[in-house]
Amino acid sequence: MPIPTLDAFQVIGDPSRRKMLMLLSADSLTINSLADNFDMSRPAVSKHIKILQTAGFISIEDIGRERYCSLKKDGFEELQAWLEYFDAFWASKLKKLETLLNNKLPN
Amino acid sequence: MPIPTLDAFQVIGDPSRRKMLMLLSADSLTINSLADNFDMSRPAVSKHIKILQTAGFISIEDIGRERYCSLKKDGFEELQAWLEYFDAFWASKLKKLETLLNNKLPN
DNA sequence: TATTTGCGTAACTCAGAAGTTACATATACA
DNA sequence: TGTATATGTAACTTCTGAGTTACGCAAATA
Repeated sequence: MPIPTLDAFQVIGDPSRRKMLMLLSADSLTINSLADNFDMSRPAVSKHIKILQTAGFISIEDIGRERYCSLKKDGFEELQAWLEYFDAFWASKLKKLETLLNNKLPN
Repeated sequence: MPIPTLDAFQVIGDPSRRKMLMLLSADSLTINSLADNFDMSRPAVSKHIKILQTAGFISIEDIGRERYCSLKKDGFEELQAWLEYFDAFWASKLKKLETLLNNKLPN
């Protein structure tokens, strides 16, 4: 069976999960304190957190019966790499335009 | 009713749509020539294209009965802005670590 | 003009994802 | 030890969205 790795893009496609990441950018939070910021039930938040963890967006440290979530770089890097590919596209497009202009106006 | 603007993150959450963007990074393509690269039906591709266009990832130029798709920056910029926010997070985290280390080892 | 080609849309099916409630478990506290 | 707290999980419901087929229309072509 394939390792159940998650699609980073699909994972951040969910607005609730993005909001969770935003909240965690301000502070490390437990599942419950995270859930306070949402309308959904705590188990729903718990599931989202598991997804975010599996996809490498957060790490979790167990302290007693609490679980502290904090941001983790891995997940973000995958997105970054993808965007950088297209950055290169725009850059090369700009370069082609330059060349074109230079050839059209060789004065 | 709310303006049917699309969530850029949700839009690129779909692997097929990301593949379309990749294909368009190599060349401008018509709907049909795009569809050749996929297992799904042409109407399915057509829908994806409409979504990508609405979200600002591509622009479409009608030439006769054909529609040429090419990449458009707008959609990407929204993603970039989001990632940059978290870039700042990592940067500030690094800075805090530096400060911490400097205080702990003030020799 | 008749036919083919390139495409959009409507109506439908279906799977998956996100939510729920109910329950189980482990830790902290009285 | 008994209770409250923090959490995970299973089972279920519901809804969205991605796919399909069938159809219509405009442009190209014979």
